[in-house]
Amino acid sequence: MNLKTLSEHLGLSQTTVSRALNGYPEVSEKTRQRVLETARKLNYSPNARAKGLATGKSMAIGHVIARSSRHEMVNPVFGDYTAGAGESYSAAGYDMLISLVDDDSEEQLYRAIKSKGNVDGIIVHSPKMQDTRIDLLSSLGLPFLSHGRASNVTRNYAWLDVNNSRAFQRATEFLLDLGHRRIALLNGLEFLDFAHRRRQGYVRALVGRGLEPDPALMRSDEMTEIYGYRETRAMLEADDPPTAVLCSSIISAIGVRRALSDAGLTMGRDVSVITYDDDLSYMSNGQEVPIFTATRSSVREAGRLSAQMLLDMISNPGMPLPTHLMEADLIIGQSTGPAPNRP
Amino acid sequence: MNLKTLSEHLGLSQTTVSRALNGYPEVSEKTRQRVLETARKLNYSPNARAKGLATGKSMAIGHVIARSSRHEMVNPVFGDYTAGAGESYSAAGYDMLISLVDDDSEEQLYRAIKSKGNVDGIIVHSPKMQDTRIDLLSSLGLPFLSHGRASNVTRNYAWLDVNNSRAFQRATEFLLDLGHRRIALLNGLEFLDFAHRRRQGYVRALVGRGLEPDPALMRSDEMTEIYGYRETRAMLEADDPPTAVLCSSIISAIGVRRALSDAGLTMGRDVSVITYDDDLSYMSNGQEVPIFTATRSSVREAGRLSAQMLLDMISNPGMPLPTHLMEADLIIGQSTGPAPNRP
DNA sequence: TAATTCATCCAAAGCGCTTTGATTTGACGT
DNA sequence: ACGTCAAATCAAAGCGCTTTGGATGAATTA
Repeated sequence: MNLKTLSEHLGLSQTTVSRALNGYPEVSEKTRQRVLETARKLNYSPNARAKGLATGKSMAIGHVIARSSRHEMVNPVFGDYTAGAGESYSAAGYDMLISLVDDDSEEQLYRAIKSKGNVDGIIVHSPKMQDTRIDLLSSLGLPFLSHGRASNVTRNYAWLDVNNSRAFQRATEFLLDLGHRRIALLNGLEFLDFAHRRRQGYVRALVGRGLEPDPALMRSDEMTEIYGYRETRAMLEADDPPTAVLCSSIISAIGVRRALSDAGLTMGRDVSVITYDDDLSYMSNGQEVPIFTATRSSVREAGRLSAQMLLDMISNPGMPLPTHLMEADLIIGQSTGPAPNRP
Repeated sequence: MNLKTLSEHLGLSQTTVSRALNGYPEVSEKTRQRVLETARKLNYSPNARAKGLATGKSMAIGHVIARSSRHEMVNPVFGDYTAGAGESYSAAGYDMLISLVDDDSEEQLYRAIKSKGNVDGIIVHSPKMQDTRIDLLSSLGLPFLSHGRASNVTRNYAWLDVNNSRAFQRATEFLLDLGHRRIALLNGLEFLDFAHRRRQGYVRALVGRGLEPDPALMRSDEMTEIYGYRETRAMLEADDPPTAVLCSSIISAIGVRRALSDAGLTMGRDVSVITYDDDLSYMSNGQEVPIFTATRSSVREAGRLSAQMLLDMISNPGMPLPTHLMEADLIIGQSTGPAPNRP
């Protein structure tokens, strides 16, 4: 069923039918109703490719997932972020187009995306500190929004981010207030901007209290469960172990908890733990009382918001580039307590 | 940069340039090289919409994520499955188009997808026992493959599934062999086909040993961490608590472990646990020795395979509909041991 | 030399839609 | 009765590509 046969059915021209369907005023209300009804009856919906070709829009937003050979992990946050973004998209009649790409051919992909024209905009994920994609996309003139900032990029661009440094500074200060002095940081990969900022916040809090950050207590890797386990275990076995751990992901925090439990230690009494909590739907941090004391910010909400911002950019091209900084809540759970007195 | 300007640059017709780019033989090798080179130099890549309109293909596969108002959870498996499928797609030059939809308007969406024509095929996720989507899609004539079977659907359709009943039967028998008689089942939502089959396997094993399944030990819900915690805790507090738990997801198994630990019980000694393990990249089940004894099947591999199967269907439309049953490995970890002697 | 083949290349139609620039129709004022 | 104007409709061009059905020479054959 296409426009031509539909309009023949109706005894109208394609022009009129098209206008009736798209809500133009130059068509009488009576015929509009008639068109809408038969369109529904015949299960007509316009061919997206043809429509896109004619209008120059494709009603889809691209998400590029860079896959490096070294880092095989799928970001556990991906699902919730996608669900959030998808809500905004589907409300606006947009689809989400995902392409996987090896990270060495990423630049080429963006150029291709631009000229293939199958998306109207792009979300940039997990920016690095100096992320070349931002300059590239700016120069391509394809609307984009970055989920996370890139510290060393000076030009203007649209972004949505969480105040990661503030969150980690507050969390660290909270532990310091509880008397902790040996505070470990289990960070994500620090060439990623968010991890860099978290570390900054952590260091700032320590230095603010006259403490020297100890490299032996600062770890950085992909935020898996195993990572939390392995590094916690290693630090507990070393000299002068930490009395508190600041962790970049609830997934890793679960590994931390396992390591503590294996070592016969009680979380919240012997060792305190604070984790960043993305509020993942399948991994909610306890019920009434949170398990982990945490800096919490919903990544699903971030998805919803960032998608909406990008859609707004696309529909109002003249506007200044939007930015949005979300603050993470510091929520108190059962995993923190006063620093134990060392023997 | 479009075909027209490119061909003007080259002093050739659009026909010849198009043929050169698409590898047709009616063009001399010399001009083909010249075309390819200038195309690269000028960063030309064909407009996907126009190409799609001309060829009738869109080089994209649709994934429909049904969102019900009741079940807010994002399937934690989604990311890894997507990554696997994405590998197959990107190798074949396909994109993945995701649309979120309220599950009450799902049927309408499939019709729209068909006539909008922006995908060449569809992956059906999480089929229910009697899944109407399969009949609908068959009648629409849009190639599709179901990730998971639908028990009560009799017609032929393409699917890839894990032998869930076999996996859970084996796991249950393994526990029975260890002397366990009170074995709890923490299942997923049982209107979903995979969960139904798992339960079948569990029941079959019990009945095979002359045991009566106890409804008090069989739970079913979304497979969150909290779910594992809550139900384990409840069962431990009830009369005649289980000595073993069979769990449908490693996420929930972590909740089970937490509940055991809260109750002062040791996993693997006081209570045994077996979990289904999707081999999620951020949640690998231990290193050398697995934490949990598990029935393991990689969902990422399932994604890769199912995408490949669908692509094959699309390129060879005549072939019989492919099906593939993956067997889960039963891997022994530290979470199982002989049934304790009750006081 | 003329006829035939073959390798290259090209003009134009067509994919299904939107949109521009008419054209038709009917109501209205004079 | 006639011209005017707004409302309603339409024909055709154009979006950027593929593909059909030639056209053009050069090389080969008779």
